[in-house]
Amino acid sequence: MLTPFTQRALNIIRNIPEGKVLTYGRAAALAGKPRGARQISRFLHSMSEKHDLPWHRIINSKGKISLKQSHGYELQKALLESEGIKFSKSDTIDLKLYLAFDL
DNA sequence: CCACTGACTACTT
DNA sequence: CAAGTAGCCAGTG
Repeated sequence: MLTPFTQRALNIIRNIPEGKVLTYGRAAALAGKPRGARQISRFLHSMSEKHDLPWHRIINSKGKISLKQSHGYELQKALLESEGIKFSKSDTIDLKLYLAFDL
């Protein structure tokens, strides 16, 4: 059984427009738990495939990918780039431009 | 129910 | 700016 928070978070993530991203913290906040960032990552980990979640659109508060180089980092980066998102020199995404639901 | 874990965040050095 | 620390909260055993 999932909490309402989890369900809202899932719904929000599923609604991220292409070419946009959301940080764990923002997604959690929109779902009603400003401190539930860690849960977001858990959901993606266990249900990304089943729920058709665009897990690659979720990044950390610094605008960077949290995965490790040999653990999906490059895959996520490639997926984001294919949606039109540009990375800076340090593989950083400009949240001002790409953060969803933040305007 | 208690303990542990984690794709986090904010604060402090 | 990088590294360390504490707080957070739901899922899992």
